[in-house]
Amino acid sequence: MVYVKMNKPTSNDVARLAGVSQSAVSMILNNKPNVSFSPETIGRVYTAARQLNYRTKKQQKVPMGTTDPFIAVVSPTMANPYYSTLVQSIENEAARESYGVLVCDTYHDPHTENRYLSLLSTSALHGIIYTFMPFHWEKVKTLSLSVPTVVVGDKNQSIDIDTVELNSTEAGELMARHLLDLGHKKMAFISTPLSENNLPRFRRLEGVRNEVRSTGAELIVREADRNLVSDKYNPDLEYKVGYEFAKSLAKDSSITAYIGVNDMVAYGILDALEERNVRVPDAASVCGFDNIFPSRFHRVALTTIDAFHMEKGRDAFELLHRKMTLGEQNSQTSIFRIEYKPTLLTRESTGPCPS
DNA sequence: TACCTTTCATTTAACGGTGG
DNA sequence: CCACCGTTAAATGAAAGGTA
Repeated sequence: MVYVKMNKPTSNDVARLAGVSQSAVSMILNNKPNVSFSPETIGRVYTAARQLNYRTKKQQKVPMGTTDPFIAVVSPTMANPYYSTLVQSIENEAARESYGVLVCDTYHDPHTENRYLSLLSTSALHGIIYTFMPFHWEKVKTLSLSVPTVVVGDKNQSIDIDTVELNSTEAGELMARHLLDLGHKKMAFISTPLSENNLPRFRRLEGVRNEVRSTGAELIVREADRNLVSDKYNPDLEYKVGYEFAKSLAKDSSITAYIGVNDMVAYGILDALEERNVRVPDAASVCGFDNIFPSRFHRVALTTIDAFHMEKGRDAFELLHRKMTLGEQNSQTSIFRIEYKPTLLTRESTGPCPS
């Protein structure tokens, strides 16, 4: 009679599966800064640990309440419905497959992001979805070797991670084309800080510029000061940026169209214009990006670019789920990209240029 | 239960291969 | 040669198991 004992996995089992020594496993899983290991090795160890359901001693001491696996979603802010809606759609999909979801809000702050990235290096975690382009790209890439990873972001060729993306340049072009077709000759683009770290904002402006350039139209760009954003916990920052800039720009009645870098900024613009007695869309048109859910409400009725929240969330989780269940066999070699074509949603906030 | 044994985990120090 | 990556070996701890 042969007994197949279902022994609890030991660090030795992990070591054998990962093809390294036992002490290496211990050092890697306990984040020892002592010796250095290549990201590939670290990845193999984490993957092996996850496959065997191995827990380090510290993890054994604080057992997780449930045996359900969970994933993390890293998001820059929950104040903007774009992200909260996206996170919810991911949660819905995850729940369908019995995955728990842990949401990490970075407040657009590199330090907060870094703290979370450090927390997330644990073999107990089954996957990570970023709803934006993280600051600490190198760290994210390293982490992606040990944990399945998907990024919901902007088109970026240099990335070698699975992505779900929307072409922001195209979105900007689409929006500008819409306004030009309506006969607008002078328009303003209002944005929160445009940095290399926030590609979508940059690309939206770029798209607008591309389209305006060949025509005789004039484009005024207003960008919030980066220092102004130091108050990172301010939830209505985007709204305020739109509000303040539009309030001063409204003195110039020759500006007949305003583009907010996203819907939240556009809301601020709408309020400022109303305060200045500039009627929308008769005297000026306003539009945004993302199509967050309040934008369809009757009193707002904002013309915007659809961001496909539900679809992106669904696809992001599906990609992740595929990697998680497939194991690592193919995950290293194949990179998936899902791209959505931006779609213009014309509502009541835009109209023909007044004569 | 009290005591001893075994097993596994963690940590440190020192060693060795390898590629620029 | 040196920096990097990983190993071996050994000591210490901590928990689990066995037994009277």
